[in-house]
Amino acid sequence: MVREWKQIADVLREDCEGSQVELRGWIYRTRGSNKMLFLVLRDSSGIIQCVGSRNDLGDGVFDLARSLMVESSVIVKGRISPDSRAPGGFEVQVNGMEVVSPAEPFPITKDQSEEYLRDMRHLWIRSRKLTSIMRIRSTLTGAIHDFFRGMGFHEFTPPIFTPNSCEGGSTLFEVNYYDRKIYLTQSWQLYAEAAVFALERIYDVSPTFRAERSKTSRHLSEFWMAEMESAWMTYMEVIEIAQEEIKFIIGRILERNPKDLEILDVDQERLRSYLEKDWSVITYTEALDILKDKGGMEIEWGKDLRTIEEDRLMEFFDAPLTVIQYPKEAMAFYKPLEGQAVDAPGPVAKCFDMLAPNGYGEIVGGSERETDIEALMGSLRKEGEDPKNYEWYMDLRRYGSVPHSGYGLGVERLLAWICALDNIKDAIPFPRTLKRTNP
RNA sequence: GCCGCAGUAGCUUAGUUGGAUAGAGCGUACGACUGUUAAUCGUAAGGUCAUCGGUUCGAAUCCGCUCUGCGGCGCCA
Repeated sequence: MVREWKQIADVLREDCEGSQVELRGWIYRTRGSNKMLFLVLRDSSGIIQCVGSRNDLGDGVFDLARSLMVESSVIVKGRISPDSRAPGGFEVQVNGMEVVSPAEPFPITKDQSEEYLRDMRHLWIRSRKLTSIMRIRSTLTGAIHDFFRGMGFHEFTPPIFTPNSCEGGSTLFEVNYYDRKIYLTQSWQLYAEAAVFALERIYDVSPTFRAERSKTSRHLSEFWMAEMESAWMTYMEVIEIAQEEIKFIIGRILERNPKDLEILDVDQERLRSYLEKDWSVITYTEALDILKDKGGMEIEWGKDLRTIEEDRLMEFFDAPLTVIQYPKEAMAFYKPLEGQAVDAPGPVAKCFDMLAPNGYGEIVGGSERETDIEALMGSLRKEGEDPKNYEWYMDLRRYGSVPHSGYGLGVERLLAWICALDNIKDAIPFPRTLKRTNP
């Protein structure tokens, strides 16, 4: 099917000069006088100024066009002409206009508060900022699929309703499931470990729900995780994949979304610099040393790193940093003991977190998975869980288990970091948080 | 779970040692204007100062409850 109209981005070009075009979109701005009218038209590809005079259009069309509210949908016909006074360098000399649907006064105007914009999210989503973010988000998730498929991984989709927890029961959303209790998934982990003995190398990009009572600019109740799990891989091998994956994503966004990055005022050179650097990997124990020697913070060995400590640590690194071998005690039950660690005063796990620079926090968390059934049972009991609830998971260790590792990447955290967003809530179209479920 | 902040026209807000008819900008309506850049100029409409209760001769202003939202910690991606 050939469309008879064009996208705005396709006519903002020298070779369109003088050509008669039809554009379809929404009124973005209106300005003008009694005889001269300037309408800025918006479509998904960009904006362009449309100019019309009363003389050329006639009273009927001119007055109709002049009465239009912002966000009215219109079909504009006209000739493309270069003009230094037009934003973007080109404008449309209008010679015909059809109103598809007039808009009521648009509630979002010049000054808006964060809160109001979130209430009006269904309309604010049309803004240049959010449109650019959503386009980059689309590139980002597409890049994840391309990256893993290119390496021979299979997409595996886990269930969203789950009977078990995995990251601790207190953060589960409970759902009434035919008068029984069931939960929204916190992680694909347990199911991925089942699938890995069939497909060996798998990945997914899927929604995750956590009822953490966190009210920060880095948390969502509903967010998307891009996870991978692979048989026969160690956690150190998986770290390299995580680094390559994120570099692949950044490269793809730089290649496909330069205009969107510009609209968001993102420093593209800074992004590009991440591609050339080697990203550091240090142990938890080394991290404590750095914090003590350079950061002036003394942390007792065995405590998990807190936000303030992670932020301080990242002041000494200019690319994502991977911290490995956290104390076993503080880790989830499925993360196994690292027997090879040399510098640690206590038992550590075969696990890692990747921290983003500039205070964006943990963007990846992963580990090797415990294969010893007795160790698993023990860790579960220690966390106060009943191993009976994990019977099928234990089966995975009874029938030909092999070493395997994986990680989860927070899609919104990564997007917020790449786009330098103030708040993670802008990294997802309709954020769900402790206090907000609307729109 | 702990700590903190905010709520005044559709939007952004001014206004607290308690004493106005609650003031403005944007938006909207009407009018002027043939090159505007979220144009400019004029006129107008638009408010039970989040709710409930208390103190007071008098409350947007002081106190308390509630509601709504926001941020920080902890936890996590």
